[in-house]
Amino acid sequence: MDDIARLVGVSKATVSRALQDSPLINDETKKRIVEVARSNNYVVNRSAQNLRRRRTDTIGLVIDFPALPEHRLSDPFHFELLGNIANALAARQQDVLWCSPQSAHAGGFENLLANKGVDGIIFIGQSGRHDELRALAKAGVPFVVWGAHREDANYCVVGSDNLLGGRLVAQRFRKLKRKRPMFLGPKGHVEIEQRCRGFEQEWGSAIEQLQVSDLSFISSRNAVLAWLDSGKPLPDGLFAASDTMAMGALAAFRERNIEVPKACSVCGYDDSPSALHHSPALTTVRQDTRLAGSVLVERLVQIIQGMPAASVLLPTDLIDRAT
Amino acid sequence: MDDIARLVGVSKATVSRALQDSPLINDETKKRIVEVARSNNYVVNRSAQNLRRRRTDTIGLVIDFPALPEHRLSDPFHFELLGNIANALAARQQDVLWCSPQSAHAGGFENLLANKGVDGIIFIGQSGRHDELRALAKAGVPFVVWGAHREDANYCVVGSDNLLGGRLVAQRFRKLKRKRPMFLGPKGHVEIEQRCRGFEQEWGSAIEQLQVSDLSFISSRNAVLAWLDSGKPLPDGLFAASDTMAMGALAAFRERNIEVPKACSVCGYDDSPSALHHSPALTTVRQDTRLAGSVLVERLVQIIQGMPAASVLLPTDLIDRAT
DNA sequence: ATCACTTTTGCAATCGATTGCAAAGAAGGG
DNA sequence: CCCTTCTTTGCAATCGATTGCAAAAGTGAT
Repeated sequence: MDDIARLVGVSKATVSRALQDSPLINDETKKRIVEVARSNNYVVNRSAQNLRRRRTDTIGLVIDFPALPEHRLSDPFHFELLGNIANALAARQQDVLWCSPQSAHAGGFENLLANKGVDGIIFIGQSGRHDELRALAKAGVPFVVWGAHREDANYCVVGSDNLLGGRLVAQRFRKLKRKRPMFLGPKGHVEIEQRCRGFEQEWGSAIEQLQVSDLSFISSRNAVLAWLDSGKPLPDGLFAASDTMAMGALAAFRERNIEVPKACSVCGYDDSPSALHHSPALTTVRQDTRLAGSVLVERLVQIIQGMPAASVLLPTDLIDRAT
Repeated sequence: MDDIARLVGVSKATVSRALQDSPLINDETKKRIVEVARSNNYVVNRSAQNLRRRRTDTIGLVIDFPALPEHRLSDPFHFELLGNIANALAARQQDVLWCSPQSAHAGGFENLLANKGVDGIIFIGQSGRHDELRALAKAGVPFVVWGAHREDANYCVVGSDNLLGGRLVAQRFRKLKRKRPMFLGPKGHVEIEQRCRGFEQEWGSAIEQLQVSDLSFISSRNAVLAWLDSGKPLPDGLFAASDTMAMGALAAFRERNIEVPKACSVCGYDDSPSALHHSPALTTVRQDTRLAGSVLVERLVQIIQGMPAASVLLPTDLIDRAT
C-alpha cells in the first residue's frame, strides 16, 4: 500500500480510504488510485486488514466429519444444507471456514473465535453439546445452531419442525388405515426423537420402536432384517428417521420379499435428492435446505451485529410418493 | 499477551516463545506461562499471528456450488472427496476456507491468496479453467488440482486414472460378450472424455455416445428415455460417466422394462455409497476419495514449502456388482 | 483581502503478535 | 577470582493495513 501511495503521490491513508471507496476522498483521486492499484495488481493484505479491523468476514462452520462410515457428512441432507449455507454466505461476501469439531474443540469452543479468527459460528447439530453451547451463549460468542428446538436453549436455533413432520406422517398412516406403525431410528438425537414424539402425539399412543446404532443405510437394513427374521410381528407402516435409513429398510424388505407399500408403508425424512430417484420413489417429509441455509446465515449476521435473534421453526411438508 | 507477560512477570517475547513451545525458554518458566495463559483463558490472536508470520495455516478450497440443481456438490462423489480433504487438512492442523468460484474469482484467482489470506489452494475440477490455472502456476501461486491429467499442465494435478477406468469397463464388457456398448455422459469434462477414450482404446474402436446436458440423475434418465423411445437400436452395454448418471439410466430402463443386466449391462463410475445401496447394486469403477484427499493435501503442503511436486495418477478398480 | 465553511489529505497511533540480536545470568575451567 | 561458554530472557523493529484528529486546500460571501 505504501508503494501504491508513492506511485500515485498521495499518502497511505488516502490509498486505504480510496480502496474502501470512502466518501472522504475526491472522486478524481480515487479513480487514479484504484487504477494504479489494479494495474500493479495490488490487493490488500487480509491478515493486516483483519487485525486492524478486528473482524474477518469469515464464519466458522462446525460439523462432524469423522472418518467413520456413518459420519454425518455422508448423509445427503447435511451435504445439501452445507452447500446452501455456503451459498447464502457467499452472497454476503462472507467466507466459510470449515472446522472439524476435533480441531475446533481444542481449547473449547469458547476459544474458537479467537483461535480461528472467525466472526461467528454455525453449528450443524447440537447433539451432545447442548451444555457447552449454553455456556458459549452466556460467554457472548455469536453463533447459531441447526438443530432441534428446546425449552432451555439460550441461543438461537434454526431447525425444521420435527414434531410437525412426525405428525404429518401419523396423519398419513391413519388415512391409509395402518394399524401397527413402527419408528426406525437411533437414540440420542433430539431431532429424531422429536419426529417420533410428533408421530406419537398425533397417533395418540406410543408406538413400537426399532433402534439402530447410527444413521447409516447399512445399519438400518441390518436392523430391519434382524427384526423380520426374529419372527416378530410385521409393522404395516414404517416411519424412518431419515431417507437414508428408509432406503436401508426398503432394501431389507426387498430381500425378504415384503411388498411396499402393500404390506407396509414406508416414509422417510429429509426429501434428499435420492428419495426422488429411488425406486420406488420414497414418500418422505421435506426439509427445505435452501431456506434453512439462508435463515441460518441471516440470523447469524444479526447476532454478530449485536441484535437479538429469535429461534426459527421451519415448516415441513409431507411429500407423497410411491412408498 | 502483554497482560499475561505482566502477570507472570516476564516479557511479551518470552510469553510468545513459551506458547510456541520454543526450546529457548526454560521449562520451568514455560510451564508457569502456559498455566497462567490457560487459567486466564487467553488464546493468541490469529489475525495478528497471521500478519506477522505471513502465513495463515489455511488453505482455500475452490469448488463450484451454484444454485443449479445439477451442481457438482450434489454429486456424492464430490461430497465424499470434500470430506476427505477436510479430514486430511484437519490432521495437519490446517483449516479449510471454502470459496465459491464466484467470490474467489473476483479479481482473478491470482489474487485469491492475498485476498482471502490462504496459504494455498485446492481446485476441485479444472474444466474450463485450464488456461487460467496455467497462468496461476506461472505466477507462482501454490495450488493443486483435482482433475484430469493433461500433457500441457504446468501445475500439479492429482486425479484418478480415467483412462484405466474406461479400459477396465471395456475389458469387462468384452468378457461379458457385449457387442454394442454405449457411453453416457456430457461433453466438456476432460475427466469424462478420458473415461470414454480409455474404453475405446481397449475396445479397439469408437463407440456410440449418448450425450447428456449435465451430471444429474434426471438428465440422464431423460436422455436414455429419449433414446429408447426414438427406436434407435438398444445397446447391450452402457458405460455411464458417473454413478448418478448410471442410476438415471437404470431408472429409464426400468420404466421401459428393459432388464438389467440381461438385456444391457450397466456400469457407473465413482463407487459412491449409493452405488452399493442401489437396487440392483451398481457395478462401477471405484475412485478412492480417501486416498485422493490425503494425496492432494500432501502435495499442496509440499508445494507451499517450495518443493516441487509431481502430478499423481491414482489407481482405479472395477467393482463388480449386480448390473 | 479576510473570514467562515466545506472538502480533501496526511500524520501517526494502533491492532496483537513474532523474532533477530544483544544482554544478563549460570556454569565450568584454569 | 577471572574468563569463556551456554542457557535464558528482553528490547525493539516489524508484519500491512485502518482511522481519529489536525492541517491544508478550496469556496464563497463580505
